[in-house]
Amino acid sequence: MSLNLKEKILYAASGLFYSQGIRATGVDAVVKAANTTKMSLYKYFSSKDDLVIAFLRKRDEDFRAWFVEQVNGKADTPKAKLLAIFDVISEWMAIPEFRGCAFINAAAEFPLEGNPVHQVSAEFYDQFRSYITELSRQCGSRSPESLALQLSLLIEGAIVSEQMKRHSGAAEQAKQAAIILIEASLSDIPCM
Amino acid sequence: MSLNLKEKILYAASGLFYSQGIRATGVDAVVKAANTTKMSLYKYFSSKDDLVIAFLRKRDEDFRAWFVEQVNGKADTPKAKLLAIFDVISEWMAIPEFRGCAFINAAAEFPLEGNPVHQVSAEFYDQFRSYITELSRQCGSRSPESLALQLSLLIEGAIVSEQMKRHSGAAEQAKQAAIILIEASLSDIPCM
DNA sequence: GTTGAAGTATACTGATCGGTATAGTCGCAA
DNA sequence: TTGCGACTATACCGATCAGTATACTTCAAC
Repeated sequence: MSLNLKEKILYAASGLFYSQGIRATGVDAVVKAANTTKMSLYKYFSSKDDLVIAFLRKRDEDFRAWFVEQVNGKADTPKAKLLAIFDVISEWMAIPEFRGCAFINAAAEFPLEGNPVHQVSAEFYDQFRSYITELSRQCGSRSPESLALQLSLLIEGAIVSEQMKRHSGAAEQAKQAAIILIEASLSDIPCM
Repeated sequence: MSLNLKEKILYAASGLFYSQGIRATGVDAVVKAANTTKMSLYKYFSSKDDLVIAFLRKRDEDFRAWFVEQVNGKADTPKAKLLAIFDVISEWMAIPEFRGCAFINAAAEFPLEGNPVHQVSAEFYDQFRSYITELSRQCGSRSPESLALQLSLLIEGAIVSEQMKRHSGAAEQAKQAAIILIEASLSDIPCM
């Protein structure tokens, strides 16, 4: 817990950016939350944009590590891991601080595709999808890319749905759908 | 096309709010785009918040009407309509002005559930889901609510995915997944 | 021909935005 | 003891934010 000042600022910024939104959070609010001054903030981050990018990169790193660890702790086989993903998502959604996906939110706040914030957000989902694709491949899907994209649509949809309205059972339904899609993708003959 | 001043302001605001984001769009920019003055804007809208709510309500009304019309133009039976939804979404995503779902974006910009903007956005998806539920019921789904929720997760996921990265085939995969989920929900014995 | 409503033009308010300048405090190392 | 880098304190900058006050034009109804 011994954070240096730069980490303390980033930690404070992360909390505010995620819970209130990026544009809604002023530099002064970050400074106050980190118990420091603007001068120090601008010593470590050249601009607010720079701080935002740092927030997203760290969130990317932390979230993916946490997520994979959670999944691995719940399941051993690739197929079980694919399903465990939905349990992890479900538990994540249940925490009161849940405010949707930081990357989806950031992309919504900075809609232009060329924007650096938008790009960093897009990278997260690229890597997240790669993770699911690899699991799909390992468990013998006929088309790992298709299955992975389909499952990631369910996940993103569930996150957004839960963000719009809490406790609507999105994660559970996403898992039920995932079970069907996984089985369909594993059998040689499509189930329809 | 003969818009009165209030409609002109709302039209200009809608374009800017959707393409650039709500917080990123100042009142002055709306005024300039509508070729009017602040005084007139504040005659018809008591505050920027009021204008934002009006934007979302009109978008709700217009989009749902347009969407249902598009679906009805593509299919006759309830089952065909469920699938046509994904074609409409796909075509919508292809237009260059596409910037994701205005309601998802608004909810991301105003993350607190109690916020009026957030609430209006949530209402849209409630009604959208009701529409899908009704179609699911009409085509004999064993559990219309479940199927509708699952399909809406695919739709929301596809929209978000396309917003993050254009032309990644999200809509097509969503439709493929939908076909499987619909068949599974129509058969008496789950296909797994 | 007058009145009144609709809309324009423009200057303004106070607050907040991101970012900077200057001076001072603090602890540690040579 | 001196010097130095990390950090603080505070006041400031110009720009922009949402919102208002005042005066003016335009035009149609009576």
